Amino acid sequence: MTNSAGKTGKTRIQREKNQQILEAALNVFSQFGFRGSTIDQIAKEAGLSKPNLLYYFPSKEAIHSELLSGLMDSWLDPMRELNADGDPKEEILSYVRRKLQMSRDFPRESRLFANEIIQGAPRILPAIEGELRELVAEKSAIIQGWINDGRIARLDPQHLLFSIWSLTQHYADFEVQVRAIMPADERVYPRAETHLETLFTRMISI
Amino acid sequence: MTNSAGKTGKTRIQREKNQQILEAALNVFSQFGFRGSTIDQIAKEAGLSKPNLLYYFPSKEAIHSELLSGLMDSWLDPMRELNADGDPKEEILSYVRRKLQMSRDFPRESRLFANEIIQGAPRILPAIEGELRELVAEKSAIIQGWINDGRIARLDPQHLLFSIWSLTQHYADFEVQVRAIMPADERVYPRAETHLETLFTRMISI
DNA sequence: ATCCATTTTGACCATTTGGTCAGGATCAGG
DNA sequence: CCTGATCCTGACCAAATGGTCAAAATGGAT
Repeated sequence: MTNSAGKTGKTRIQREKNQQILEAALNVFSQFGFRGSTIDQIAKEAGLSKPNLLYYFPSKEAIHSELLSGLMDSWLDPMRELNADGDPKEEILSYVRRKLQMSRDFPRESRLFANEIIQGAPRILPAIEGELRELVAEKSAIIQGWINDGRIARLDPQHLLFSIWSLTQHYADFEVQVRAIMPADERVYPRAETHLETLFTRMISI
Repeated sequence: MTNSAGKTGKTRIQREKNQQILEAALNVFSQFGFRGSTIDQIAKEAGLSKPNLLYYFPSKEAIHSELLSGLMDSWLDPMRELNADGDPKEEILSYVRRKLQMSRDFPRESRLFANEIIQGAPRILPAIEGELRELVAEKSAIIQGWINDGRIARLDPQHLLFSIWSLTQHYADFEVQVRAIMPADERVYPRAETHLETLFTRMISI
């Protein structure tokens, strides 16, 4: 995860501690949500005293918002790559694979977002209504174009995108449930990938 | 939502207040999670003083756990109805429709579960590893049977079930996001239903 | 080794939070 | 309309929480 934040600061110590704090905050916030998390908890997880942590960030709010905004960009990257000029099937399947990889490699980040959105997205609604909405409009148009050209089957482009998010993020957000149901030794992600490839292939094939 | 809880208690007032409290707690817990919610907040939402609320429930924990356990059963009902003797396609699509209806009619309940699971399911892991796991095993076997009989296309039954949960619950859990992206006047659920019918029809058709 | 900026800490504070309790208000049956 | 059971409240408490501050400790360039 490109942590655009946490790299700021001029001194060595500033960079290190900043990083530690954001890492710890990600652990805590992604599990308990903003209101359910405490500064003490984050400080402890980061190996700092509370006043020391507050030397680097002015408030709990500031840490959370730094995390979220630092994340917003890289979160949308997989969708940005969806290319109108590529092969429709390969474009869509690649997007699904990239998104599933993110769930596998950055589940905490996924849960941070999930928490935020379940709580009504108080801090990122503007970004959703702006940036994301626009991106969805753009990519939906591309997909609609493929449909009109008869290159993939008829479907609702917006809901197709929702489905991609839903299916891939599920493996991160509901990780505990998935693991509790699957046999303990089973490697979840390889099967998930095969499953989703099958699903979307059948969905878009003419 | 069958609120098996909240109907207990002998006096009229007990039944009423119990109901009010659980209703209010559902609002609060589903939005902020267990740790992010406060008794005061629930009491206020229920129109009671805090000590008065604590007259009916001994602790915050008790309210939460009553809500969750009261919900667990009705939450699994749609899956229980999946019947080995029915028509495979109709059985699966009916399940999807029932589940989507639940998202539409009981989004708070869905978010309550989502919150709980994201947080590592500390209070319901036993139920997941027991009841739910067993139910999944049973229904997976049915689906595998249909595959073996050549009545639906080859697929991973467990991941098919995950996909059904994921896709339907998404509309409740990420409601804010969906609404922020869709045109304001658009009726989300009718299109969602059509979309999911299409998706699962293509997925299972031979 | 010195010196200034950076970093860290303990002590502190106001508010919030989960929860208790004794006594007063209200209800429902006789 | 009396009475015991049920219900409700204000006052209270200890712990947790978000945050401040002055002073001590440390880092690093010279």
